[in-house]
Amino acid sequence: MDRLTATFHALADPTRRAILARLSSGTASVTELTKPFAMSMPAISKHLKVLERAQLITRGRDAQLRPCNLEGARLKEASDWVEQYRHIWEARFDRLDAYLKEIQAKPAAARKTKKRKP
Amino acid sequence: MDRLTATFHALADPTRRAILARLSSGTASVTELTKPFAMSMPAISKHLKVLERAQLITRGRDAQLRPCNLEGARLKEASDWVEQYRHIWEARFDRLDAYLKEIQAKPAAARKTKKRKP
DNA sequence: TTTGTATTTAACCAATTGGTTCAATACGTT
DNA sequence: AACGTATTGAACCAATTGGTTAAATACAAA
Repeated sequence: MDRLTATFHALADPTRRAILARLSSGTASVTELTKPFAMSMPAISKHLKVLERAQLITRGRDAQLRPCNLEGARLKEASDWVEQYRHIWEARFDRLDAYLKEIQAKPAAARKTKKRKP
Repeated sequence: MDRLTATFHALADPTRRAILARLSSGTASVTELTKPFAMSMPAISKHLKVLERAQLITRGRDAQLRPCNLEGARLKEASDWVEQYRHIWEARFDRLDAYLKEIQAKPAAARKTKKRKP
């Protein structure tokens, strides 16, 4: 599985996104991460493994605890990929903008030339 | 499935991402979209259904053709979500920047106060 | 009306997912 | 050494995924 696929796959789950949200305010143990969810600890452990495989988090050691940390690199890659398409979601406004400029600049008669098959 | 989950799930596949890339340069039929892939048309049709359910594409009608169009709205949502974490992938440089400023501003002796348990 | 082209649906398959429970491991404390 | 806490692993399950092939549908052209 390539990196972008692994990243998007890891992000395609609300539990995992909530875990990342929690980690954005600092390190947390598996137990801490489990608390907000109506879910067993092994279930969270599996989600963490997915996030770790995708390199969205790293894990340390502190006695029995396995503290999790958010990593930015893969999020940046995802951001860069999506940004490629920025012109797509801005195009709508570009076209609207162009239209507004057009009706402001030209008199009504001039605009009639736009009709199809005149 | 919530919208962000549907979006990221749809993006978590290289074939579907390639389809979006193709559509970013304009409308295409299912047959056109199938050509670049070593994959049957029904397989592509399924991918398109996933993309359509996620509202990443819309589809029209032109005789027997079902032309596909890229839609920006959900990509923007994904972008907005990821941008929340921008400070995470920029933090590394922030800290490096802070460190560089520090060693530039302070003499070596002053920095020694940073030692643990002095 | 037949034929050809574009696309979807149906039925199937192996692999993966997201959850469970119970057992095993790892470590600190008593 | 025994106990308690934190975490992972193993075995299991139902649902979903990503692909296949073959059949059905929709429309245009002859």
